[in-house]
Amino acid sequence: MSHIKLLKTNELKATPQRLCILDTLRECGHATLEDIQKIISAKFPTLSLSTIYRNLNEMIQKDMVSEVKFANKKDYFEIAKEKHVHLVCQKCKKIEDFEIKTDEISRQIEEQTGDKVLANTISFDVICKDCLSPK
Amino acid sequence: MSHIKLLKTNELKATPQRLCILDTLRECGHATLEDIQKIISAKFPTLSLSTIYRNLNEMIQKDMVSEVKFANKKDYFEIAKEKHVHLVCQKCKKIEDFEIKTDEISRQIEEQTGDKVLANTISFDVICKDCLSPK
DNA sequence: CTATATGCAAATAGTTTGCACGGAT
DNA sequence: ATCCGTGCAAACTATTTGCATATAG
Repeated sequence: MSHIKLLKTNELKATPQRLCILDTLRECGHATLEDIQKIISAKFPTLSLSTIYRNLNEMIQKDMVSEVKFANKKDYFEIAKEKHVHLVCQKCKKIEDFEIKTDEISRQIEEQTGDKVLANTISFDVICKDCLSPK
Repeated sequence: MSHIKLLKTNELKATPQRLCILDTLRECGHATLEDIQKIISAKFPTLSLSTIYRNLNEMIQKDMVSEVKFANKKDYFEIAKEKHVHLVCQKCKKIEDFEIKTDEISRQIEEQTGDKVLANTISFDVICKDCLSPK
């Protein structure tokens, strides 16, 4: 879906600021606030920090954007998408997405605890292929 | 291991402040900074906030304490222990630990990506048994 | 006794809010 | 014309640091 449509669908006006924020997230895949601020201030110098904060928060409320937290790292933002886990390279710090089935684990938890599982948040620390065998 | 021994092992002096912080974490299982501050200021009113920050950071560095982050929640601290996942009740907000085998998933990731998996961080949003069927 | 830890205050960083202006419908 | 969004400044919250004093080993 285009970013304009995405905004309209969520009853938000398609302002240049919002489009710029979404473009930046799309481009980065995963971006910290600092990343976003740096990239945006190059493309759009007048876009203020409070606008970034306000819009990220709004988009998170509306589930257009997800906030992802990692131990020992700043928080990251990403455009909301299919459920996936994060693979975080401990060497180059790159974050990849990975699709995985978690039904079996959820079933196991429900069976052993009596709880009802609703969702999950999963990340793996890895050394990525490229860092394992540099060209 | 006693907290005194734990501190000695990590080359930290066993001050009353540090013991108080560890006792609080032990007692709570999982505690936010706010929890810690509140509980501690009752038991040990002169223990300063900067001491809490300094010591938590030190203990995290030394892997005595882990910082756990959840979406839409404050950060939690816990005494480092065996690998486990967190089950977070979305109703009563309680956090339980759960032991789980993740080798199979790690193997699957390594096979499909070529990455080397080192560790993982996993949490499940649940409705806990007690909230499902109140007595 | 000596090195480390603490408390306090100040500095710094991160985030939110109020308000007047500007642009879109 | 009205409403919503933005930028700016100020407020507020969170975290770290410098330094003099206290204390564990």
